Amino acid sequence: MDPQSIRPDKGKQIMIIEDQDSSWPDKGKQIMITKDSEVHSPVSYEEDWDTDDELEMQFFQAFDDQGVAYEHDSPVDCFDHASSTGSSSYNPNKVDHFMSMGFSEKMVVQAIKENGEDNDEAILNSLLTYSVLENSPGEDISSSSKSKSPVDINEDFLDGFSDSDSDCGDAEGSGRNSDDPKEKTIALMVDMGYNLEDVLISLQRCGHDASVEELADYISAAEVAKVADATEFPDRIRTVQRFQAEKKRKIPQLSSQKPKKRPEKPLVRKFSKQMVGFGLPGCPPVVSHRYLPDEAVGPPYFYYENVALTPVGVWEHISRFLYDIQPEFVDSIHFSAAARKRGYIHNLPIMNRKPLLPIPPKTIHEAIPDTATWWPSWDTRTKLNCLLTCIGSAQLTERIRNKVKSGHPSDDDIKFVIEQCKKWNLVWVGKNRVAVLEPEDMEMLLGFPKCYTRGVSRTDRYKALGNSFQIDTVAYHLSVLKPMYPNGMNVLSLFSGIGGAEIALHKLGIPLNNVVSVEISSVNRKIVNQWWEETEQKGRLIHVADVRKINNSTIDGWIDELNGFDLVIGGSPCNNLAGGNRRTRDGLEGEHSCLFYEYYRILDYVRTAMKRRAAASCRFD
DNA sequence: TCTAACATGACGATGCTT
DNA sequence: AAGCATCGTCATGTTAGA
Repeated sequence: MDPQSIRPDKGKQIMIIEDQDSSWPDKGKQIMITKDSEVHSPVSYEEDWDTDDELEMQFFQAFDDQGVAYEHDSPVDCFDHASSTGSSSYNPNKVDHFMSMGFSEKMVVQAIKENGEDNDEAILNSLLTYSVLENSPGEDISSSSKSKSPVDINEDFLDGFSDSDSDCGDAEGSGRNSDDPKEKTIALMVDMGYNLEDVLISLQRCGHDASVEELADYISAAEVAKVADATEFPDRIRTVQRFQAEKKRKIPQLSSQKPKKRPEKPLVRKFSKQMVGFGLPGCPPVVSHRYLPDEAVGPPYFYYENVALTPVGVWEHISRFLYDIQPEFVDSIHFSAAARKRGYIHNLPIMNRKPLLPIPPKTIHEAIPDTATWWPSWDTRTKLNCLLTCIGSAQLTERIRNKVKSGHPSDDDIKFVIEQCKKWNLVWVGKNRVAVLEPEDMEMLLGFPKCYTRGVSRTDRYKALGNSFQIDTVAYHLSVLKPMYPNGMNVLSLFSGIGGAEIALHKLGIPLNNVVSVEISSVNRKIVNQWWEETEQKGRLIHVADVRKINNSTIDGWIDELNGFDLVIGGSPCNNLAGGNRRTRDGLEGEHSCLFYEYYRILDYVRTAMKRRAAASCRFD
């Protein structure tokens, strides 16, 4: 494929990753790399795809059925509870509410003091900011409002940053005072919900110096192995072998022409009618265990997203590239007042997920209360349809007004109005008057902070938001990372858009240590950049414009400089997959949607490179 | 007055659910 | 078999700024 033909703004020279031999910018700076460079194509791939045997995850099946006991928590019981002592001068319920989200009483009182008791959103934003500051040694909550240059802040932070996950015994909520790292690790993992016996066995197998992350992976792997019975296990081996063999075959296709069409497997899209994925907050899990091929187990974790309703065969194809992992199809209607049917392929643990708090409104009237006054009884909608990138026309709303202004619309008129309202997500904003959603409404429905996209054109806001994650949905899936990475994460965010992944992690209270954000739209990069500064992030943000310019040496450079990635996350363009596209719904080989292969290419190289690095490190030791 | 950015409105097919 | 939803594209018109 011709790289220049892929992007709509071809011809424009935007931001391109800098030359390979140039040094990485200093720690603590927000890096906007704008230097032009040559297109590194075709991308060279490693010849040897064999995984390192030493690093293959060893499964064991020594657990009995009581070995792992995961209970699904109620939505209210989110994260670690700090002891609730109440506050002398503020509403105890309010203080408890925010403490139940895992913030300390000191933080909560400070946040209420700064914002007043009534502004929950502002309080929450302050608390999240404090959480970031708290990860920066020497920072005092009370000084959070003082503006500090990004450079200073980040240098402070990175100087004090420990790259040892074993240090996470200091994590909030663990409540242990032992100085023994092993005991700290055990205590933390038990706090995380792991069975003590599992933790002890995993320590024995992984070594007493193993990090929490390694132990968690080991237990997850054991869990997989435990469930695999004698008849299914050979199938799993065959699946992995097939994938490895197929991978060797298919890679050359990426650097030449379009991948060859092969007969697809039978439908993998076994989503329930309700699209609840592996389970919803407050409900018993639909799926409590699943198989992951050895190659897909463990960090760096990955999370891939795209529209659920693709042309037939697309998800089967995507799944085959992403380690044969079955997609999890979820409609965000269960997290929000608006639908958003999406498929997610990831290798995250699926037990002990926690929803973001506060739980967002789930009906139109709760989400946009002003509309209730004007809502006619014959419009029975309680939920909105998917938030798209474009909006209904003013002519249409005027036409609707004319049809209903008499007060007694005919059945045909009602049918027309309902049809159009559903199609364009129109809401009643005045007497006999409908209107499109405001960008602020969309931000709220998608879980973004209010006015998050303010500052760019209205059209760009709709487009950016229509292309974004639903934060509560994604955060629910990512929430399992919170106890695993108390010291923060390094994130490779591909097709970042307006930073939905970053917002989700931030809202979960997971510090963002280093974020490489790859996004072609300068408008979107600007939005993420503004948020990064406004929330006083302590980590490093690296912007890259074009995902196709990232080659293996670029990735190696990041892995060396940033000490690897913990998460590779992104949703590749859906333009050629989405049902709304009447002209170029060409599937995964479409002009934009073919960038999925870039996600796969980069993810696979990151995982391979990090395994190689870990193996080298082991040999060195 | 010119240009670029922005806004508007017309344009069905596909595939799942009922 | 009918109903329904769908991270969209593009030509053209309008507006803002130099």
